[in-house]
Amino acid sequence: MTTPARERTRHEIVRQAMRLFQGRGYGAVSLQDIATAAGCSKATVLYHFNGKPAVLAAVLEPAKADLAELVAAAAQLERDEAQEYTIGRFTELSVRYRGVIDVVQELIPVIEEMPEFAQLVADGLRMTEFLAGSDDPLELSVASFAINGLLGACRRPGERTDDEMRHLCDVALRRLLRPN
Amino acid sequence: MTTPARERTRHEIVRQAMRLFQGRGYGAVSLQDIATAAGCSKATVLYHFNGKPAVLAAVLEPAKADLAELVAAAAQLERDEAQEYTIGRFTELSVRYRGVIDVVQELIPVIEEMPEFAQLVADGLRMTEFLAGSDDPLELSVASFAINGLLGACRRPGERTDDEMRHLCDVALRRLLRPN
DNA sequence: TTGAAAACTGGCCGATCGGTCAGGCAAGAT
DNA sequence: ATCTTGCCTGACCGATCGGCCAGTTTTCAA
Repeated sequence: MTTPARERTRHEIVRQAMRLFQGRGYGAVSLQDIATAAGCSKATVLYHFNGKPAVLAAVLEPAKADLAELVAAAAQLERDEAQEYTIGRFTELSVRYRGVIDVVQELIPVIEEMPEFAQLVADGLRMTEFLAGSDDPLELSVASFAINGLLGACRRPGERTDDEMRHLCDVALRRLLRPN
Repeated sequence: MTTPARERTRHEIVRQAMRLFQGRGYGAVSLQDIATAAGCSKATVLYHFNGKPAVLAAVLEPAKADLAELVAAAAQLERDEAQEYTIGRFTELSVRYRGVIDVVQELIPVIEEMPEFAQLVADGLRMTEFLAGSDDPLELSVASFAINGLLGACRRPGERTDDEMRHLCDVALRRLLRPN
């Protein structure tokens, strides 16, 4: 029992699209680039995905699901525990999805205009509130600052190992959000 | 004595280009967009500037000059004073050039490929070292983290006043780089 | 073995991109 | 009045973009 051709091709397209988006950014990658990298034709990409944004949605899907899970779990905790939980879990997800996150970074203005990503944007906002651990506007800004710093640190994947990434995220988030 | 037409047009093109780059990003803004906003034709833009990257260079020029000045001044200080000086001055420049910085954020991968921006990239690296205040790779990463966070905070110019920006940068940079 | 459904593709479309070029037009010098 | 110089433009170019469609190849159940 081998994987159906449908799933195999779809998966390869998503895999290559992620790799290319990560290296050059969504806008700078054409459907032809994705098709060539995936070993099929541009028409095949459009056969499996209803347009370029649909490819992006597929690339972002796993991270979006895990982020939703994070937010749902944090919502059931008290404020301090929610902050602590979010710091640790966000660090872990950042490492796991460092490539995907690099894509999101560049796309924040674009994504906010696409209704199919409304859930992702809303969850990102909720996570910011959990990270801030307070309603103070300054702390909310600092939390947003932290997210941006972390997104930037995910770039250039070859530059840092996963362990170094984890350590950096942990140190930076704690310094910013849990100052002594 | 009115400004010569040459300078007036050039200045307006740069002004509108900055505004558009800031809102939509370099790649998503066409020469036609800039020309329309500046009230001239696309050919006029290309008459004054030798291609689209030259427009970008003109937009980035003032910030590039001030960054070079910052680095030169910090280079003459002891390590601790250099870090302190860089924190304060970088905060100030971030507020002054928040629009320009927003443009740079998206362009880091692109700019590094353009030789005309080598100086800007090199100065940015030097500033990272001053911010880190140490040769420890972790602190260098934290400094880079801080810069990314700050660049992200410059986005959405209408969302924060200059004073709020200044305060946020100061708090965040100190928490990250001068932890107690 | 066969036939229908699924997977896939080459070729084409209109739009838009950055960039070029020949020439129009206003202004100051002669 | 004429000429030169600098500023500006419409028209056009080749390339490339996302997307579409008619038709071919592959797959697989009956």
